[in-house]
Amino acid sequence: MELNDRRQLPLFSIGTVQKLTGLSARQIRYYEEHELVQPARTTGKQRQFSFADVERLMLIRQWLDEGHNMAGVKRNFEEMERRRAHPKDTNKQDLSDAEVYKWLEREMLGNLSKSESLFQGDLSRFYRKR
DNA sequence: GTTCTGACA
DNA sequence: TGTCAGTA
Repeated sequence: MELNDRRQLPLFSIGTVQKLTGLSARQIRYYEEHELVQPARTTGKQRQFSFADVERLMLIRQWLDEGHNMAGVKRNFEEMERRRAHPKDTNKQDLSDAEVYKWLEREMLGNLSKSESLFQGDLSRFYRKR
């Protein structure tokens, strides 16, 4: 199995995703309604998010923090899709990963205000803003 | 205890 | 978006 395939594996419950993204369960479900993420479901109808889903949610979190609204977030994803379809038009191979790394870098360099930092002390204890 | 859907402010 | 209800 390849790395990109593993990124699609349904692994996390909504509770875990809340901690990883800092988003509330209400928001996560809301974004799913808008088809920004499409987590798998267990036979009991419980959502199962993949790394790919978590990454998309992190992007949504970032764009929202930057002041974008739902419409803006959707446009950003559409733009990502357009670029993915036309590799010739850009030097960047995968904007998705680039955005994720940008977010992680900003987090690691401590450029987020204390109240919005994803981490609280150590990596085992995430907490959410909003 | 956790998650789900629907609904109200 | 938070929160409450009634379930699974």
